[in-house]
Amino acid sequence: MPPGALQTTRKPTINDVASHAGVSKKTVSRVINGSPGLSAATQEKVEQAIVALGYVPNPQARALALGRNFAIVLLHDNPNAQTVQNFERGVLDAIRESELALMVRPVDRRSPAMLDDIAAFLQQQRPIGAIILPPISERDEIGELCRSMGVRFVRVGSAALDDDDHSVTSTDRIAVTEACRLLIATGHRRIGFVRGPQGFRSAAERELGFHAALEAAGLPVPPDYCAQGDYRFESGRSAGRLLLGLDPRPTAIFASNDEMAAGVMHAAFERNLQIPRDLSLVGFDDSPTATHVWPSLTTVRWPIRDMGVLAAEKLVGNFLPKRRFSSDFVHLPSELIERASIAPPPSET
Amino acid sequence: MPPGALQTTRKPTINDVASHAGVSKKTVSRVINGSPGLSAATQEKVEQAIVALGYVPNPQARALALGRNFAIVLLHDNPNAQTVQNFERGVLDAIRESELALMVRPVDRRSPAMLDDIAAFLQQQRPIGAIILPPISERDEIGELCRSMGVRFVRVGSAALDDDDHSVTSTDRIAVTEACRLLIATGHRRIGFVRGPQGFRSAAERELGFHAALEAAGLPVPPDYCAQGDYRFESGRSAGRLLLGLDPRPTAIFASNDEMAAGVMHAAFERNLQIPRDLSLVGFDDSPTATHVWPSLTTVRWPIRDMGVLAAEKLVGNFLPKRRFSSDFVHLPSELIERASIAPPPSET
DNA sequence: GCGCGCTTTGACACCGGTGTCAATCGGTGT
DNA sequence: ACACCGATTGACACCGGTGTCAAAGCGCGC
Repeated sequence: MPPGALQTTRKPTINDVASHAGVSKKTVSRVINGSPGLSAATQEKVEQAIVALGYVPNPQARALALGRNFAIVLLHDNPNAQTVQNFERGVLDAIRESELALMVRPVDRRSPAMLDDIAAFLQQQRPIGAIILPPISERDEIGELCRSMGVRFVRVGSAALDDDDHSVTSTDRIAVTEACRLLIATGHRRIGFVRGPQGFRSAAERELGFHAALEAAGLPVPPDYCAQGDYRFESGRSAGRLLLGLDPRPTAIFASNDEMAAGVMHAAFERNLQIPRDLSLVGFDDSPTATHVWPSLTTVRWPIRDMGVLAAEKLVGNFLPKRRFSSDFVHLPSELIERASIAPPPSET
Repeated sequence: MPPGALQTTRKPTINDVASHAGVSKKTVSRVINGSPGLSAATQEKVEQAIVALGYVPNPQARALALGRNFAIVLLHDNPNAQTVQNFERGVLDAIRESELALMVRPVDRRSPAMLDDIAAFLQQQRPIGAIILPPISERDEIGELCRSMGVRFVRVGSAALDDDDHSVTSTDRIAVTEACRLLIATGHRRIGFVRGPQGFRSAAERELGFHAALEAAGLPVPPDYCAQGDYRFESGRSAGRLLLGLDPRPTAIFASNDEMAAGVMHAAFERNLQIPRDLSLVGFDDSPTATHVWPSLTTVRWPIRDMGVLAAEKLVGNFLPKRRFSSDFVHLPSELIERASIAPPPSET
C-alpha cells in the first residue's frame, strides 16, 4: 500500500497523522494536547501533518479514553424560553471554535426525582462541566452532586451566591433600585410591588432593591402595596387587581418580571385605567413582551447573553482559544431600558 | 482478588456483567442490543446480572465502537425562542427513558458557512439523526448533507414538504383559512394580510390559506391589502402603518405571526384606532405575546410540542421504549384560539 | 456411532484516542 | 572514554463497547 493513498474517503485518524509525520501516535497525542516536553522540530513536523491531512481528533474516542466527554451541560428549569435561549447563545458564542459541545438539559424542579435525574445524566454523559441556571442554581445539592461526580460547575444567579468561585451574577438589585428611583424622580410617592415567588433568590433580591430605593427616599411601604406573584402572567394580573383595588391605589407599580407586568397591565385596562397616564409601570427582563405590549414597557435588561459567555469562560476557559472577558470575576450590570410606560402621577383629586 | 468485591465504587462495565453472569462480554452485548439467536436461559441469566449490578452501558464506548453517537441533534435557526423550546420539550418527552441524548444546534442561516458548519458538526458528533426546524428545513441541501453522512433526518415544516418520508408537518393553511372564515363570518369584507418573509414556505402556505378563504367567500383581495413582513415586530408595525393608511382601510387584518400582529396593534394605537372596535386582528403561533397584549390576540396554535414528539418518534422510533403516536404519518392539526381581538366591523359611515 | 447443518456462544481484533513506563538520545562531569 | 542525567520519544496496555468468524453444542438421519 503506497503511503498517502486512499486517505480521501475515510476521516484521518491519529494513526494516519503519526505515520505521515513519522512519529508515534502518542507523540501526536502530545501535540494535540499541548503536553510539555516536545522538541520544536517534532512539534512542527506533527503540526504540518495535521494540517496536511485535515485531521480532527475524534471526540468519542477521547471521551472513552479520558472517561470524560468534551462537552458542557446547561441545566435549567426556566419558565422563560427567551432567557434560556439567550443564555445558550452566549455559551455557544464562547465555545465556538473550541472542541467543546453544548448539551441542554431541561429538568423539572417540582419533580422529586430531579436530583436523581441529573445524577443519572451526569453519570451517563460525563461532561466536563455544568452550568446551572436560576432558579435551580439556588439549590446547593446540585453543586454538591457535580462536585461528587467530578463535574466542574458554575451557578448563575441574580445575586451573589455564597460561593464566588462557582457563580456568575448580575446586579439585579442595583438595577431595580435605579428603576424605582426613576419612578420617584418622576414624582411617584405611592409605589406598589409585585414580588416573584417565594424561595427564589432573584425575587428576594429584586424586593431588596425596591425597598432600598423607597427607604432612601423616605417613602413608606405599606405591607399591602407588596403583592405576591409567581413570575407568571396570571399571577401578575391577580396582583394587579389587588393593588389597583386599594384606596388610595398606587400610582406606579414595579413588577418583578415583564410577564407579571403584562398581567398588571391587563388588570389596569380592566378598570379602564390608562398607562402611563393613570398608572406607571416597570418590568424586569426586557423580554419580547416588553416591546410588544402597548404602551411598551420600561424594564430592566438582564445581560443574559454576556452572562452565558462569562459562565462558559469561567467554567472551561482553559479549553477556549480566545476569551472575551479577561477576568473570571466580573459583575455584569443590568441596565434600565426606558420605554413608554412611565409618566408623572395623576394630580390628586 | 475475590470475585464480586470492590464493585462498589467503580461503575460496572460490560466485563463485570459478563463475569458475574458467567458468559462472554459479547453475549452481554447481544442481550443489551436485543440481538437474535440467544437461548432464553442465557438471556435470563444476563438480565439478572445486569439488574444485580445496576449496569448501564457506557455511551462513549458505544459511540466509538459504532462510529455513531446515541444522540439526535436539533438544527434550528429560529427567531422564536418559545417555539424552539416547546419543540425541544416534545422531543425530550419522546426520548425520555431511552438511551438517546439530545443536542441542540442553533445555526445562522444568513451565514454562508452554515452548511460547512453543520457538516463539521455532524462529522464531529456523528449523531444517529437530526431534526431540522423551519425555516432552514426548507433548504434541501441540509437533507442531502445528512444523507451523505449517513445521518437520518426529519424535516419539520408548516406545509407538506416534498419528501414525505422525512417530514413532519402541520396544517397551517387550513387553520389560516378557518381563521379568515371566522373574520368573514363576523362581518368583515375588507381584510388585510401581513405576509411572512419571501422564501419561507410557511409564509407562502399561510398566504394560500388567506386567499383560499377570501376567494371562497367571493371577496376581492386588492394587491395593496397584502403587505410584506419578515416575521419580526418592526415589520409588523410598518405593514400595519401601510395598511391602516389605505382608503378605505381594512377592517380586519391577519398577520402571519403574533409578533407582527403586535406590530400591527402598535400601528393601530398610533392612529388612535381601538381593537377590536375599529380593527379586528388575528395572529399566528399562540406565542406568549398573544396572551400578554391587550386585548389578547386571537391566534392559531401550532401543535409544536406534539410535532416534537412525532418528529422524534419518526426519526428514532425503533429506539424508543414506548410511543405516543401509532403511525409515522400524522398530520397534526393547528388550532384556532379565540381571544379578544375580533369584533364585527364598524358600521360604514 | 458418525457426519451434517443449524443454533448458540466465545476469542480476538478493532474503534481512536490516552496513561505508564521504559528506551533512547545528546550533553556533562571526571 | 565512561557513567550519569534530564529531555524526548515510543511500545504497549487500556478505556468499554461491537463486528467477525470460528468453535462448540445439539438434534437428526443414516
